[in-house]
Amino acid sequence: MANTALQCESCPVRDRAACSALQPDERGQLAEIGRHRTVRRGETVFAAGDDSAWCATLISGALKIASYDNEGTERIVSLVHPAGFVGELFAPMAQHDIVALADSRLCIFSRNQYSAAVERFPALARALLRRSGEELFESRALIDLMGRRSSIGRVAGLILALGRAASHSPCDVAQSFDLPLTRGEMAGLLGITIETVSRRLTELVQRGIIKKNGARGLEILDAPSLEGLVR
Amino acid sequence: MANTALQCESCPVRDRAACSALQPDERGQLAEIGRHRTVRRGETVFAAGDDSAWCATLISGALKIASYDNEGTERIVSLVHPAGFVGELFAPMAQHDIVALADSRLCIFSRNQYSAAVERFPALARALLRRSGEELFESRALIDLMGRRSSIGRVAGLILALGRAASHSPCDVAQSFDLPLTRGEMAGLLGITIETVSRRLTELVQRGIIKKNGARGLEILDAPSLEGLVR
DNA sequence: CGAAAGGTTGAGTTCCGTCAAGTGTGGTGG
DNA sequence: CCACCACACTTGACGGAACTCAACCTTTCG
Repeated sequence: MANTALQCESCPVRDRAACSALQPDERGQLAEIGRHRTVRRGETVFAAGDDSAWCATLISGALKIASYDNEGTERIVSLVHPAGFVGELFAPMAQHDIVALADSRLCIFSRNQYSAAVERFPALARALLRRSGEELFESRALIDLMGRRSSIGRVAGLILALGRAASHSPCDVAQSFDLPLTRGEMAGLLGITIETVSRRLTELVQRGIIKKNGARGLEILDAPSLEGLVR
Repeated sequence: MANTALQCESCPVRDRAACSALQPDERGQLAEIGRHRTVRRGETVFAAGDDSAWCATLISGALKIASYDNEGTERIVSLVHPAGFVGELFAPMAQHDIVALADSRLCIFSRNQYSAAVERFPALARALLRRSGEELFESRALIDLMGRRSSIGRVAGLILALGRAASHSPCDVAQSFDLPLTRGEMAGLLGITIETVSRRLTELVQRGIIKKNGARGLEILDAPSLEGLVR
């Protein structure tokens, strides 16, 4: 774990993260209580059961929020993209593990100090409220995906969601991108097995709807068909 | 739809809803822009595609937030209990239908006026942030439930969740309560079919874990077994 | 270069969805 | 008050989709 002081001026999410709602001097005050932290893929940022003394904004990379049942099966409840906020401001302890999907940079704060900033800066509370609403929306989109009966629909929906996350505007889907998830993580997200994910992906390839470039690279050849499988 | 002026003093959720964070005079100002509305079971409170000009706090009863695929299959993404808040403050239009599961009373506000109140009263923003966090938590609990491979685990988990909602403290589970959901709604929530829900319920009865009192009444005989099926 | 992790493919089995018939149950009107 | 109807729920038989187990292949990294 590496800590360095904040440099908001050059921050890639400076006008999308919650802190972007603040006035320059307010953001300066927030910057004083925050630190940068870098984590490697696979590293746990916060662990379930921790006293949740920290919270953070993701600057770059990607995170997963997950829990593990007693057989060790991973169940992912959310993905976090840059400008996303993680950590509980109200609950006494973290409910889920938060793990880096890729090498990532975060801006971390002590929960108490951040809470105090939320009290002091109403604009920060409103910005977090907005983010929280977006997270809830994402969360419901995932529920919608998992509610599908067919595995092909789930996989197709996930590809579209990941494509949307890869493009910078949330409306359109990147045509070619790298999957940020292993097959196991895709399975954990969709509530199916690794083997089924693999089989449905090869089915989509055989039907000419997608193309694989190596294990992680993916190209969408026929977006309308993909949409058709989801609805 | 019946509209009446607000009477916060006698409101059953006056110290749990978002507005409870306000000072008396602030709450008075909020009360002036709100109206009561009653809805019957099955009635749609807000419809998907609406311009989302309204938001509301649920006073009594219960709501579901759902969408419907092109075959008409219902997919429920959330249940709303008293003191819950519904409506989008930021998104331009409603994404889901919001339907009454039981006869319900709401306290409704114009979105614009409520937004203005959120700007004016920072405590309201923080209270909504807290609620939003709780909704997110519920939402993730549902994802966790839906991620289970076995239908028996899903049904068991749902019974425990409904039992927790029926008892007034969120920690312990009511031993005997009425299911607020039809089999079809339980199926829509869990991503399985009506028939499977029915079969798993009778299985639980045969194993002596629960007891049915009429179609809706339910008694938990062996809570530890139920917990065991979930984990 | 070799090991380990991640990914694919196949065969067999189980579980759930589908279709269909039948049994309550609550509400309305004769 | 009871008959009837609509709706919700249950149960059964069957087929197919997904899981399990196992072997094999590919990519990555020390």
